Amino acid sequence: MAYWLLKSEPDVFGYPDLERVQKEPWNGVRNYQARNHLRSMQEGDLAFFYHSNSNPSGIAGICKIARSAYPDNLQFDPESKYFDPKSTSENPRWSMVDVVPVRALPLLSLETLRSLPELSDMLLLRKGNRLSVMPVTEAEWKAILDHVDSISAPAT
DNA sequence: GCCAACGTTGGC
DNA sequence: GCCAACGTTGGC
Repeated sequence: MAYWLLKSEPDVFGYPDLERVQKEPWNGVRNYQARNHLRSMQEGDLAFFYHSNSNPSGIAGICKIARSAYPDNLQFDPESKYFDPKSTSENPRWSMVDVVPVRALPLLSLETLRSLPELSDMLLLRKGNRLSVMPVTEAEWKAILDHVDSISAPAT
């Protein structure tokens, strides 16, 4: 099983929205690197749900990949801003996965994440990173959840 | 709203 | 295949 991180702007679609709808097709990804990560996902993989362009930005929850990659419907919709006239149904250019909520987390801000030494090499925290879908290592995943445990149940 | 850091496009 | 111009992302 692999771990991932998905970015979304909470003004558009935040973690609470995922809890409300219970299942969401992760469409609209139009970057090849991000798409390739989507295509690498397997059902059952877990992902951090990251709020970008927010105040503060950070990890807001955990979601699960409920369906592995299949063609993104919006690429064929001329009315959509994600329409891609160069994509064909025989050879769809863009993919999406379905995600379902797992649990909300107390918002882990970028500042908090940067303060954890275990995350010093995390892709998300690297300068200039703009990827909206990226892998998370098992060590990073555990370090973040350990931190969540430490703030929700302080050591006695 | 600014702007740095990318990614994409298209002329050549 | 280079690279300038342009568009987008996302923190601040």
